[in-house]
Amino acid sequence: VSRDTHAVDPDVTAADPTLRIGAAAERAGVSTRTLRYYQEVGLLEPSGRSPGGDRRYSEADLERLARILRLRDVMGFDLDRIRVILAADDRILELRSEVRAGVSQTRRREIVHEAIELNHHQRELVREKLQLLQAFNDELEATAERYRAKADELGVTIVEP
Amino acid sequence: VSRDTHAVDPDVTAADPTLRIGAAAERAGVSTRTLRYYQEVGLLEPSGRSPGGDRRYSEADLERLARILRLRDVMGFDLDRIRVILAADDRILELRSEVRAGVSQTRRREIVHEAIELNHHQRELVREKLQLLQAFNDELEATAERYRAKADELGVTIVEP
DNA sequence: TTGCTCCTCACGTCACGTGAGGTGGC
DNA sequence: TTGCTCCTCACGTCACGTGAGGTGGC
Repeated sequence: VSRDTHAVDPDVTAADPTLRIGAAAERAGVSTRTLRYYQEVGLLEPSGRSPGGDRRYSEADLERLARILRLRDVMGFDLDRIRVILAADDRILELRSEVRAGVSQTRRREIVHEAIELNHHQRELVREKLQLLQAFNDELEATAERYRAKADELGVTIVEP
Repeated sequence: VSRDTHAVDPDVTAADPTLRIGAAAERAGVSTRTLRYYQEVGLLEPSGRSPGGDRRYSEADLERLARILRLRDVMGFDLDRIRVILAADDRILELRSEVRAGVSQTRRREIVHEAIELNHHQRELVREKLQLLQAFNDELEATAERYRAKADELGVTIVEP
């Protein structure tokens, strides 16, 4: 396998705004292994390769990656569920380009309707998660309150901000 | 290995309020394998065994399990981090029993102080997670708002409750 | 030549899932 | 005997981590 000619700048040349895997991984805060794995399982295909065979990640790729990581870390979804959600995202992009290409008023209404449904479904999932976290937080707050009362009773100066 | 005598009731007898692994797992919504694994890695030791060798889970065990599962599912912690938090919990219980056994006013103040610190640390972690989720939710809400505007523009009847 | 980043295997790990084969009382 | 739940191995899986061995341009 012949290699890349990263001539001027090691990461980005004036002609090529894409990132190599190392820079992309660093920007996203993951390992290069994670990026290769996401490609292996078909979650995130780098939009190109350099002549030398190096993966090239575009800004759009990085946005998709950020979305994957939020779904993974914040929502705690496994990659199969994330794949489903990304499919919905892709569907939205598809509808958007359909609209841009020019389409009937009726069709536009249908499209907006579908987009609203997809968005609504995702918000439901986030809302459920938020409620669980809120409940957990409330529990801890209640415990904190009990401690504060105890501290007050004992005349302890409360150090907490 | 000789086996258990689950004489009257398959799960709970009048004399023994503990649960066998199957019932405990069902109540907690996990598999029996998960319970055996948590024992294997030292996260949750069943408080007893029946003469036949069956694991016996008490109410206290189930509470500890529920705590583990919330830390796992809501906070997304791995078992090593959960182990650390449980150690703090155990420390609180220790302090509490120390107080119950009777202890000086000065010592009680120290104990309340330590308990407040442990609780504060846990609330910090939850607060971080909550902020991430809130940001994610806000993003989805903003998208929803854009869709609503589009729908309004197109004269689509909004179906969302 | 040395240092750097990239490449493709490929084995290791964590948190379990999933049988395999066997036991003990209704 | 059949059905049920339990037991202990033990191999499989998901989402990567971590070298192993090699390439290509400063």
